[in-house]
Amino acid sequence: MTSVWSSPERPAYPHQALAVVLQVRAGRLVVMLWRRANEPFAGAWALPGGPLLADETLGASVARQLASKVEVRQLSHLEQLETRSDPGRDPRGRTVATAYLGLVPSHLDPALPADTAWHPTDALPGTAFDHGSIVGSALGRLRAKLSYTNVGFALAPPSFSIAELRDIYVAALGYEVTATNLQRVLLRRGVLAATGETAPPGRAGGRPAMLYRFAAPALEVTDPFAVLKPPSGRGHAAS
Amino acid sequence: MTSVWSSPERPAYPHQALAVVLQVRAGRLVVMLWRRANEPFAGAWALPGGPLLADETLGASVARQLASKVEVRQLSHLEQLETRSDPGRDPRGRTVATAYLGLVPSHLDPALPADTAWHPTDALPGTAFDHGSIVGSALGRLRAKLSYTNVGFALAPPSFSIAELRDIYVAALGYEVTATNLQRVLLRRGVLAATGETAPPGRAGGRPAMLYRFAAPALEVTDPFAVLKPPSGRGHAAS
DNA sequence: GCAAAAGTGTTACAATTACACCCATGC
DNA sequence: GCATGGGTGTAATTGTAACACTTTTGC
Repeated sequence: MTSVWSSPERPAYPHQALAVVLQVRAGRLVVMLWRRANEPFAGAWALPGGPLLADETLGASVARQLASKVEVRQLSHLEQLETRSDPGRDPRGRTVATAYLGLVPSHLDPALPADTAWHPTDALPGTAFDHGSIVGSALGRLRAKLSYTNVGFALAPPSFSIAELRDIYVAALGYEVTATNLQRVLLRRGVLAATGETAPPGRAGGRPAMLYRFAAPALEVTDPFAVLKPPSGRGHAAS
Repeated sequence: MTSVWSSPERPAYPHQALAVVLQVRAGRLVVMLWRRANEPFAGAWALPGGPLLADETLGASVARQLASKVEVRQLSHLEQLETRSDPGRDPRGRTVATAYLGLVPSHLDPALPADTAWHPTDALPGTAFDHGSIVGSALGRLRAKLSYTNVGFALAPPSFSIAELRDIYVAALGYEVTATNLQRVLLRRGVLAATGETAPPGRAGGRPAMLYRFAAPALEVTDPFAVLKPPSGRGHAAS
């Protein structure tokens, strides 16, 4: 076989890179969507994204597409999610789309184009194509990883009190988490480190909160095996 | 925009579906590879796969490609892994490839074409393209899912003793697991169910083994939150 | 009876949740 | 001082690893 380029046996397809960019704002988990002006799905909200160009990887493509929405420097994490290939997913013709999950720390407020806005993930507007279900996949991925990795670093500001971090986790997970237990779990695993600084109390008083930061600036798996762990190599201590 | 088909702004690419088909045979985790006859990578071993056709999904494409290697009915599980898009991954020209993880139960021995064979995952031969690293991703995915889902069903025969299941887990995980603990964990979670049958002991004697089966025939998440579980809704019982 | 293999009982350990209590600050 | 918010101590619970022991068979 001399060429891999398009032929009846090897058709080619435009490929899109899509981004599900999530952030916690005002205690809610929100997703970045832009409003389509044209058909199909005119007026519906869609994920940012666009065509994969000839000499870029999908990761680079997503970053490039997002550059028109947010500064890429503001993205604290980007990972591949999944690839959608339903021939009917775009009524104009076949496209294949690979979705990425992007996270923005809660202290940033990127300027967005006029047609782009944040939407709460628990009350999505009408979405174009299969983008609503892609957002659902992204939420599942984020929630799972909050439990066994340190992804929280990507949603949190550089320095924070446990109460602030708790609010972020509650918004992202969608259920209550107590500050006490969150602190224990993350400190025990070495995911958090104290900065030595404290935050001044609010106008109602109260003890000043210690400030923490995430110990590692990139994704790590902190709880690799929930069960069926490798053997410890020693018996438990005899009495 | 009137067309999404190929244009300088919307280039199109041949898209491949690849399969990492894993099975436990003779106590080892093996992967199905075929030997390339032609350049590039002539003589190297590659993952089964081929072009995505015009009106099929990636999942259907993988199943179709695999049909020439194994009966698709023998695949007990198939899930999407990841998509590789490095422009240089194929020296002949750009292709995008989406890899799937496929599992075959250990009691089946599909007839394979002459150029296709099983290879132990802990001693891979020289592989073509980025296929070696894709196999690595697949192993990571399988090992993680053995811990928090019931994927084991896809590697095991319909009915088995705990000792047989233990051998499968050991081969797949790459470290020792005791039959006792495996049984406890899986029974507690309701992943296993007793069939009521027993297996006759070997020629050396021994107590007959009870036979079990997996309670659900499809993938389920059995341990969704290792930590940061949702609140129980009640305090612990007061004395 | 003895060896072999399977399964159960029990203990030890680890991690986490829940909750009471103490600490530090503003007013 | 007192309310408020933050943090620590501690008990209860759960789940799992480790290992001894019993059960059931072939020879």
